[in-house]
Amino acid sequence: MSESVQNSIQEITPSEWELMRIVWTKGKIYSRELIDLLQEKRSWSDSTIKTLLRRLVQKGLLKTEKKERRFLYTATISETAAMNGSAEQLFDHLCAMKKGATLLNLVDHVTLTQDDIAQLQAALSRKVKTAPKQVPCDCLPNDEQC
Amino acid sequence: MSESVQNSIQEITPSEWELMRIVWTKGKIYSRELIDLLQEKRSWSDSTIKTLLRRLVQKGLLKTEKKERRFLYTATISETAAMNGSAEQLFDHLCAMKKGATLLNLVDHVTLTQDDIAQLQAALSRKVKTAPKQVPCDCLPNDEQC
DNA sequence: TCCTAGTGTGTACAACTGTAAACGGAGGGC
DNA sequence: GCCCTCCGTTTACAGTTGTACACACTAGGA
Repeated sequence: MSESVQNSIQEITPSEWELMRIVWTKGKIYSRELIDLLQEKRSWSDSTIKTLLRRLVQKGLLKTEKKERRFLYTATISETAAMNGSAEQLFDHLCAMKKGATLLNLVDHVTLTQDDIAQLQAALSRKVKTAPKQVPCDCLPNDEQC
Repeated sequence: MSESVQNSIQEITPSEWELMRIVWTKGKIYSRELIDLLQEKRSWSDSTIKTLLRRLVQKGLLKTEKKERRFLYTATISETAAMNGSAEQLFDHLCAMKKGATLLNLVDHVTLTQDDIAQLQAALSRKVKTAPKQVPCDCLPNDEQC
């Protein structure tokens, strides 16, 4: 079901997200088109974007396919996997006790569709059956609570 | 003049999270105690931790108070603010259309208490009244959808 | 055939991160 | 008074990220 992650994907930097999102949306794309699209949002030089592309290939997040003179770039992981992986990575840094509060803040601030909300509600109903009364803080090596 | 909190907090690196969590939990702490606590989880040298402390002070995430020979370190932002800020920063990188799915994945994977779930459910019920049918993708400069 | 425009590669360089050794000043024990 | 220990400061160094210039190669037009 939910595309959970095989524990920590490559770290994706903010600039890299911008390229990746375009690649994911287009599926396959030539560097030229990507550069043009990106330059409508960011004033990065061609060079900068080419460097970022190269690094993403090195990192294994993009792969290339030679078409005549040029390369077609495609992502090697799905957008969903990347999003879930990054979100989980972030949550790994948070105090276990306070993850709920952070989630609540996100729910308050993110724009959600009717359908998103319905799915979240369903998930919560399922989850409530086995949810604990409380979750201990895991910030310190001993069991001191915060 | 303090406290002009700009919309995004200082970036906190993974290593820095580890120190910050201890500081938040203890409120005020001497470097010695912090180092001892941290070394029960990470095998970092004293030096490494002292460097991280110094950088956190430079970044303005920690402040110091001189007590005799030593410094007491305290956080300048609340843990909640840091968590919410970081989570929001991450979500800023995601396709607007798919934020809901990412949230759903988190809800599925994070351990939540009964109370967390109740609060989330309340927030969702509130939100459903004004939620849109759909949220458009914002990955590309034109309105092409993914 | 030769130049040109388009695409990828090499190189650069400053800032930030992870990691840590070495140094310097001060208070406490001898 | 002297040295040791504790704690903060300096310095170091490799790897990553942001940003970009310059170069090399090739297909197609002049």
